[in-house]
Amino acid sequence: MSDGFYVVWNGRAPGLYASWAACRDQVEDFEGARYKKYDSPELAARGWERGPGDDPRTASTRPTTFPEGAIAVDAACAGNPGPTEYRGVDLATGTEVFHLGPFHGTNNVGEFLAIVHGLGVQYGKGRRAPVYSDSRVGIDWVRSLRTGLSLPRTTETATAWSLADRALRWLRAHPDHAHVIKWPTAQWGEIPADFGRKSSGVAVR
RNA sequence: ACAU
DNA sequence: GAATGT
Ligand SMILES: [Mn+2]
Ligand SMILES: [Mn+2]
Repeated sequence: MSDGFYVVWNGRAPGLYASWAACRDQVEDFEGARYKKYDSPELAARGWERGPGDDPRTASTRPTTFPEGAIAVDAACAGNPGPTEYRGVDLATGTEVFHLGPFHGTNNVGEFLAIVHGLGVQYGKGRRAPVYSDSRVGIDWVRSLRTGLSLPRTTETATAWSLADRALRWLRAHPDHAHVIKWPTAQWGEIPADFGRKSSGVAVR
C-alpha cells in the first residue's frame, strides 16, 4: 500500500520509498537515520536532491510570480463541523487582505466563503486578477451557483447559512466576477493563505 | 476516486 | 482515525 512517498537520506539503503513499511525497514534501529514523508513523488524527488532539512511547504514547483493582484484564500476549522475562519492573502506580498470568523461552520462552507469574499475584493478593484483556492468543493459551489452545505439550519448555524446564502446572491448578481483557479497543492506545496495547523507528516521515529 |  | 463534499 502506498501510504506516502518517503525519502531516506541516511539509512541502510538511502533512496526513495513508496510506503512506510519499506521506509521503516531502512531506518528502524538505524543510528542517525534521516528520512521524511512527502505527499507526492515530485516533492519527494526534489526533497532527495535538497537533502535532510528540506521543507516541502516552501520547496515546490510553485511559480515565482503570479498575475498582478492575484489573491490566495484558505479556510480552517477546529473540528468539522466546528469554529470556522477564512482569509485571503496577496500572492505577491503575502499580505493578509481579509480574515473573518470564527463562526460555527464546516471546512467547505469556509472555503466557499473565502473564495467569494476574494472575488468581491477583486470586483471592487476592477475584477481582473484571479483568486486561487485549494478546495475542489468550494470551487465547484462557486461554479454551480449552488452549495451542498449539509448543516441543519439552526440558531447555531445561522451565521454560516446566512453568509452562504448572501454569497450565492452576490455570485448570481455578479456573473462577470474574476476567475477562480485551483491551487495544485501536491505540486506547489501549501497555499500561502494556509493557516499552518497541519501535522508535520515527518516520521520522527 | 478526487479535493479539503 | 473522523468529518465535509462532488
Ligand atoms: Mn484549504
Ligand atoms: Mn489550509
